[in-house]
Amino acid sequence: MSNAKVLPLLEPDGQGVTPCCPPLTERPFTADEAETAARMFKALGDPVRLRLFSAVASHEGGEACVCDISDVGVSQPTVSHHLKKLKEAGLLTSERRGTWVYYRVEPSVLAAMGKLLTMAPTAA
Amino acid sequence: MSNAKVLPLLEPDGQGVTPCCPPLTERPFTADEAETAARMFKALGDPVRLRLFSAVASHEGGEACVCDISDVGVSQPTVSHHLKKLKEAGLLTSERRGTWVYYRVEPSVLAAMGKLLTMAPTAA
DNA sequence: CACCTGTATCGATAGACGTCAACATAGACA
DNA sequence: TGTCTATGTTGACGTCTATCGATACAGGTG
Repeated sequence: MSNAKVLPLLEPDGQGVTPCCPPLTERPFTADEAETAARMFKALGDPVRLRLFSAVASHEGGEACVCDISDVGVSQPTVSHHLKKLKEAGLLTSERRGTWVYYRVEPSVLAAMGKLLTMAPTAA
Repeated sequence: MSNAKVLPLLEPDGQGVTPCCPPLTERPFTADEAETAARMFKALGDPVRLRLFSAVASHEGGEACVCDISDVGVSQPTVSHHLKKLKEAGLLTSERRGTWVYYRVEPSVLAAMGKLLTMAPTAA
């Protein structure tokens, strides 16, 4: 339940985060960069996880209780399993507050992923 | 080798394309939206595919011959397999020119994926 | 035509993954 | 303490997938 090691794809640098990789269009990814970035994409590559992630991301305050988002057509253990995967991928963090566990999306992670898909500024 | 049915995630609309889904943060994805968008993320969720895609995307003109990008540490059949997957996901198109086959990235697809990861414009 | 190079397909195999039922754990409350 | 609800973990099962060697196909060149 701890968030000790999260955001494996971004390194905090004081006033923001440094993305793991350049835009996909800037230069060919190295093996390491690809390994790192692929983890993120892979985490979002399952429909159930994508729905869970979207549910959290679009929820008020960028966070949601599991009970608020678990209506995605699979069993409760499966929901828990997918939330764990999203957490391991650095896309979500979690925190227990009393009876409920809240998952939160890190906006900077979203932004970094968006930049990955940006066209390189080639004299636009 | 035909590109008859490509870009399953975007619908051409004359002067551009209409993305399949709203930004992840706008509202919870429906099951159908998640199914569609997850296919894209899944395609990029493999390190080898990500390297191939990045190699094509960053290559001059947004296109590259297989021979230019196949040095990613796996066998030739595996490269071919992954390129096919990327094509099926609508991320690449291919065209044979003489002896060689060229793969090309559709810029609009990249842009659409980027928008998926955009923060909803909440009175920014 | 025969031959060579570049790319795709086939068939097999090992490992990863999504899913569930059963069980475990954490906190609230009586 | 016991019980109830919310969530996580375990173990098993079937399916998907990444990978390879062998082979097929396409196009150029002689």
